[in-house]
Amino acid sequence: MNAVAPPILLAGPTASGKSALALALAEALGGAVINADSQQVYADWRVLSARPSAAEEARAPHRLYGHLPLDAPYSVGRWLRELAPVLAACRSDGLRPIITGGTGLSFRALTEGLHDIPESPPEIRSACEAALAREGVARFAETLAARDPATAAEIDLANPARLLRAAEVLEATGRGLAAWRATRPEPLLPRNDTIRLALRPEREALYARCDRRFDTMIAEGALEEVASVLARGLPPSLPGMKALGARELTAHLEGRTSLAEAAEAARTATRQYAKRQLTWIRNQMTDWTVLPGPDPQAALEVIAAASHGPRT
RNA sequence: GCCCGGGUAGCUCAGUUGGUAGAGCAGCGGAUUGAAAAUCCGCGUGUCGGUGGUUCGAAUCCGCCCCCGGGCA
Repeated sequence: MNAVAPPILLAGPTASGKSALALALAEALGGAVINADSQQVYADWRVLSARPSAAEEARAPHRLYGHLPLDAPYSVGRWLRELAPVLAACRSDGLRPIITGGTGLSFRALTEGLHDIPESPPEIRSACEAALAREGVARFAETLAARDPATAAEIDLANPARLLRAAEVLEATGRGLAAWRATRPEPLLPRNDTIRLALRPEREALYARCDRRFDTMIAEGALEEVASVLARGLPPSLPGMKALGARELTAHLEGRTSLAEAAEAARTATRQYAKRQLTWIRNQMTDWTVLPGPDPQAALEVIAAASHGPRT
């Protein structure tokens, strides 16, 4: 029997060259490059999210890139729901999925499953945000712990993002997050049905690439891109407004900093993000095959070996 | 040349009446299951410009020297 070639998951920090590698793999293997990045889904961020160019997209099928307006709500859950039909289509079209991105959480949710919690209405989220802003983290956490001790015991009570999520789920569904998480979810793509590659470049070289990457973005019109987004007057709390450099370039466009200061701050933010990604890869992706660099030949060898031998 | 002001962590700066120093940022380590390019937690990394003196004890007081601003000539 001819087993279906397993989908390839390609993770790596920002500016590690993973997009180019994914494209090379897609060309070599007859695959489709599928986005697993939270910012590259937005149409408005071509430069700032370093999305593949039209020329690159012409070389192999690309999915889930730049297909959403900036004010679209987005989340790991939405990504998985979008991904399911994409994977099904790849299967029927004989395209090998090459899922690439820098978001560790997305890959974890993909291979470990995500609980089927209904989306919370935006009113509930904003009400929770208002309550948190009003009460402060400590009191908000106390309130949550009183209403939902099981969840409070599981989450980081000093982390406002976690508190908001817990409160929002409780409010919207009447069940605590811990209760929702009690059952084991079915993964869309079980880990053992995939080939998992993680780029883990050397730190100094990666930081240098981060710095260069931002300078290239400026040269390619990042400032103009941010200016046209600003003109739309979107709330900065939208997930799509979190692209690295957006806040810093906004500060410059609003006259609060020089361009040089904004660029330096954006480069720093990019390096800090790359560092967090390296931390995730190092400590969370322990069963992934580590690649030191985006060399297609080396990656293809790993894939060939994994595709034939027993998969673990 | 003279008069001010300054020289303390990688950077910007605190430092009480003398008891060998601490914040923010940067950096490093970690967490991470629907905002994740988000969010949070932990860690101080130092010839206190140099040198001589006073003192039990000097970043702190005194002398001299060096460096950086500003002003006057």
